[in-house]
Amino acid sequence: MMKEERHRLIIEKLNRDQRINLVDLSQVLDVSYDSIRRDVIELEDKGLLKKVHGGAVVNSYLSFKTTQGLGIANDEVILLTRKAQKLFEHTRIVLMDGGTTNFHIAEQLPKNLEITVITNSLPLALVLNEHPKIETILLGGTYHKRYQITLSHEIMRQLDHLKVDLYLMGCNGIHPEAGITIRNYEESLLKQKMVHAARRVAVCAIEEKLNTVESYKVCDWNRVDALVTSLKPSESILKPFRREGLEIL
Amino acid sequence: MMKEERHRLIIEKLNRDQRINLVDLSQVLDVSYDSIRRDVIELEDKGLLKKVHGGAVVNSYLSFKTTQGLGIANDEVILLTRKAQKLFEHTRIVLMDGGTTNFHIAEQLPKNLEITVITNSLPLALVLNEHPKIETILLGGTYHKRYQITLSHEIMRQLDHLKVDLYLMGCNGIHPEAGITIRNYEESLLKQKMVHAARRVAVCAIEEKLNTVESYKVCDWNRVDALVTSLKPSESILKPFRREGLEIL
DNA sequence: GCTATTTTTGCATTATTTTGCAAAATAACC
DNA sequence: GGTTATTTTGCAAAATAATGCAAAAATAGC
Repeated sequence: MMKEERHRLIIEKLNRDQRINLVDLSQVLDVSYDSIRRDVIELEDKGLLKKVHGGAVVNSYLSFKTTQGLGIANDEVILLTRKAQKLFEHTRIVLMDGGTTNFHIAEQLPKNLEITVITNSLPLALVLNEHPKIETILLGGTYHKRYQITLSHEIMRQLDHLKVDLYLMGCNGIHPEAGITIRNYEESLLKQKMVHAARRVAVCAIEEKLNTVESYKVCDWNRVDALVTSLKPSESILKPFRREGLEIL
Repeated sequence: MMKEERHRLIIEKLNRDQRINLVDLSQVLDVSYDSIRRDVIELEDKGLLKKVHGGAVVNSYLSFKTTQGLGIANDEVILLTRKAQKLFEHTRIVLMDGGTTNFHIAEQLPKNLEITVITNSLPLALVLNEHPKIETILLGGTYHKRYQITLSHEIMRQLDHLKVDLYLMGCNGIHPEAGITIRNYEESLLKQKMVHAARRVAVCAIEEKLNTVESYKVCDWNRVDALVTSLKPSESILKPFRREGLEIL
């Protein structure tokens, strides 16, 4: 039996049973325990399952409430959020603005993480209800119903006196030459302020945003420290983004 | 049975029953007491439950949302919200703070009403999504997970320079002599500022709050212009509240 | 077709994790 | 205070994981 065929069968069984056992699998598929184990390692690298002692479980085994608010996170977003967790190491105060990607990253944060999150996104603030140890600070201002964020000049001024460890920026357009762009003018100004207020800036984006350009520019790549996508950093589509000082996850 | 599978079952049972007993669990899942105990310790580390002597209970914040939410308006509240609509006549800018009563009043506002609502309540801001002509301004600050409102000194200062047509105050205690009282100190200060910032102040309360007193005082009746309840203004229970300058609806 | 190279596989060995048990310490209960 | 239940701790057995290695299989190049 070929490797790819096994992989397919493993994923199928996993989706049926929510979990698999390596010993059983090696008997059913009639290959050695080691082969199955290596299969599972490969599948985990692809983000298709989670390996545990004795077997493997589906990816979102212990993440329940993923369905509320801004819709269900698909496999791509799950993969991205998992990578994004690394950004929170050695970090105390994080600035996060709106967008579904940031929402899902916040949703998937470890329940016992002790940080302060500053945000202008209402859904994001609400989802952090589920994280008892995260202190949430909501930026005030005019509430934008469509994007469910607040915007105000007041905030822009307050950000002048703020310094945070990390800014997780949501955005619409990501382009090697054009930099980070967005659809709303007011928001672009706010994001510029947020970039200024942060020691590190990370952009998290799904694949479809790569190589797109929107109307209003936020900043160039020299202001960004990390780019997080669901792709492998070595993928050719990411090649144009590689440059000094930008970490690609 | 694998560890992760037990973890899932434990969480599932916990969400059903709100609490679990370690001895029962070890029998149901057919593993030793020690294993269950270690499972529960791990789950607590992840912040997914709270360990107590002999078992575990759901994490307080996690349970809050499911059990309490902001609920559905019952008949009494519907009656109250209908009366409260009258307050919005000849009014352009309204200050509304948290609480279920205010939430339901906002929810029931006419869809074509053109006003500006200033609030520190996240659920209230979100429910106004359904009112296209209402402009919402959200007050920023530290987000209080339990009450789902923001609190901050910054806001207190900003309120000094603000003048609104109407302040719809939510509260816990309503008493003819003790005045308006509330459970949280910080919130009481904020409410005092809001009273100052308003040309008119209205208190909306369900019957069970009448004649109760809480820890922190907001203001006396001389600062309040209208009291809205679900009762008829002529009801005897409302008699002690009648006074010069207070309209009872 | 044949050889060289790479990939895959199975096995043995050595770590690591998980599990259940029992004794001692601690907390709850009457 | 005494009793019971629960938690903690250390430990050893069992299960599983990781690693290195060599044989087998697949692939590519000629």
